[in-house]
Amino acid sequence: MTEKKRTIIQAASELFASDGYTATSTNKIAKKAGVSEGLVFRHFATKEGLLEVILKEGEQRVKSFYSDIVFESDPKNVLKKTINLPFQLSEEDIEFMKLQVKLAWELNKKEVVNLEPLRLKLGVAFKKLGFQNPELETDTLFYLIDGINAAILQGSLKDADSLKSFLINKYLDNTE
Amino acid sequence: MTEKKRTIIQAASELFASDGYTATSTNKIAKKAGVSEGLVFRHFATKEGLLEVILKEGEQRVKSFYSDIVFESDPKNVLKKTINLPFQLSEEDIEFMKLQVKLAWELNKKEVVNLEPLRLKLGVAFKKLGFQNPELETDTLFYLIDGINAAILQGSLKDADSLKSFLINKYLDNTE
Amino acid sequence: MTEKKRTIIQAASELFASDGYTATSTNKIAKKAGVSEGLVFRHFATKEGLLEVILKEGEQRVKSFYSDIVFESDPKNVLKKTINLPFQLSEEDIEFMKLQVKLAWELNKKEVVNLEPLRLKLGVAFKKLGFQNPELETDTLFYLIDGINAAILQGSLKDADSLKSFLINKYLDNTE
Amino acid sequence: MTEKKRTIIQAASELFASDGYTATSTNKIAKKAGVSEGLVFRHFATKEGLLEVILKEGEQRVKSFYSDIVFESDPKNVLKKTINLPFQLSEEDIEFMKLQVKLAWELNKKEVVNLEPLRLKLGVAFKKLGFQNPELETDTLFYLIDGINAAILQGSLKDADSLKSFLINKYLDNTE
DNA sequence: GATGAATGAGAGTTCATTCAT
DNA sequence: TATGAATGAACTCTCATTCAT
Repeated sequence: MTEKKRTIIQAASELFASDGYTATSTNKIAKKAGVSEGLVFRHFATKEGLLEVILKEGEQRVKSFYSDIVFESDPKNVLKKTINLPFQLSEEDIEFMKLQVKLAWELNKKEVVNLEPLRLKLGVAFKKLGFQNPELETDTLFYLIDGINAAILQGSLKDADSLKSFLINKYLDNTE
Repeated sequence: MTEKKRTIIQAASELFASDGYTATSTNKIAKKAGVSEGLVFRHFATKEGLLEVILKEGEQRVKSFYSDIVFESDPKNVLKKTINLPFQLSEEDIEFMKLQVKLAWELNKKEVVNLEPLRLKLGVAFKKLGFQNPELETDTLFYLIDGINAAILQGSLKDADSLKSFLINKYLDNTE
Repeated sequence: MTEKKRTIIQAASELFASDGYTATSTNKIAKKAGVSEGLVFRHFATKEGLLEVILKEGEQRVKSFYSDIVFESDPKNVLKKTINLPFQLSEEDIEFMKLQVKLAWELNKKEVVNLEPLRLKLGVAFKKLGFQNPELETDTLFYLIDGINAAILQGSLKDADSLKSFLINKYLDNTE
Repeated sequence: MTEKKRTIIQAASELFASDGYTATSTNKIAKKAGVSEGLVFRHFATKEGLLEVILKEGEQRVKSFYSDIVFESDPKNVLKKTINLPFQLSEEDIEFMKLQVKLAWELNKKEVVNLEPLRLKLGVAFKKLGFQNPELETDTLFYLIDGINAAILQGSLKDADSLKSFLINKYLDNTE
């Protein structure tokens, strides 16, 4: 991959994240990347082709967020790491996630990544820890984290640390 | 408001909900509404003007979803009604909410409606019911309901009833 | 049909005739017609749509060239009128035919108009006049006229009158 | 001339013949030839340069079609060979001629090759054979052959053999 | 000789918007 | 109120061509 190709992907990602896919013109992308507009099409054939490359790369990155949990064996740590998920995002991660979620809404895609493995893992963890209804606990935790995530991405979450401790306590304290 | 004006609003709402604001052309709106493109501008001046009317009307409607809770005095009912919120949405409500959330993401708006009154109400309820950390409980419930909402809007929530019962149990059982 | 729509058709016809379909840009057409480029697409949807309208109108006009012969009953007159065909073209007709032939070659179309009725008519005429092989005489006359036509369109035919008399003599003299 | 240069000429000829000069992009040519687009310009400087090479080579080849007749001394054979001209074209010849005619129409060129020598030859032959108006006979035969040629190139000539015999009879029978 | 990255101009087309009727 | 013709700017994409390697 040439340097300019990378620059285009970077510029497009930033613009898609801030303005959305449709509202971002290839002209704007090229200008931001400092290349000719033609080059965008030389490398990605269409604007949609560029989008797909970004989406594909994103999928990989999102997966890596979760992979640590899937290989965890201690059920308590599974819960802890899952709860930690939204709180440990770096500034750059947040920008990246914003892009993913924004595109998902714009393009009517449900989920960027198949979360079933993580779901199973959580189910097992809840069971091992003696929760009465592991499946519904899993769902609940998922939706909760999704909601927290959304708040973080929109910048409307304050006092993240308190919330994190609160949740870890809620889910783990009584089991220790 | 003339009949045609209503038709335009309706057509635009549906298109914005399915394709997004930017990706929907005034031409498509006019065709779907069965009116001339000129009429759209006669009534709303600009495409953005039309959007604002839709957004304003939406705000009213979203408020009505919550108003019932704000006037509830029994703390248990406050919790129960709050949890019920996402599960009682009709098909049409869902379509409407989808539009709201989709536009919020596309236009980088955090919240369509100021939820502070509801937040306060929930805080009081949690306190009355003896929860140790009412503020964080409120936040948590909010994020959870947000996450469930998102799942419902994206059509990825199955077995809603079990989840609802599970949550009502979780939040109310030990207090009864 | 609005006045501007006609102007566009006229401008496009002239440009297609001189430069060809592909080499003529919609921008050039609009400029020559003195209208905005957008209007071309408002009226004809695509450049190809504009072409089709021109082709369709052309078909009508070409038919009218031949219709006089089809309704002729005297076999000698049928021959005479057929031979006359290429020689009676006005300056404007020639421009028009040039467009038809040019587009036919560019677009790989064999014949703009179905000439079978004329073919039949000529066959009957040759038979009535005692020619030994009416079908092949018909074909031959057709190809000859086609060749003459091409020469006229390319401006390479000189002394048209002599050729016309010569041909009429050749085909009619010995039968009188 | 390197092998790749030949391939480019071949690919371009085929594409020009099927799609026309303007509608054929240098990108398509390079892809069909299996070479880089840059090489096209290394060898021919411009797209037009490539066209000229093809046209020049074509001229040579077209001349060769006629040269046999010009060196014929027997007037009957001159006529016979002239009539035979369009009927003896091989599949490949037809493809080649199609290119020539198509380009001639697209580029507004009248004749690819100077046919005056052939014209003179035919005039002499007609005179020797006692035709009353050799010049006009020559013109007529030329236009006829042109028309037949066009039909062959467009694939609309059927029963070529009958037509050929018919014409040879028409022009030579009464002289033997 | 040959490639492939890169460009700027221009292609066809869609857009939100205006205006006369 | 409502239409439909008309526009100019912007859109995605293709073009012939250049140049470093």
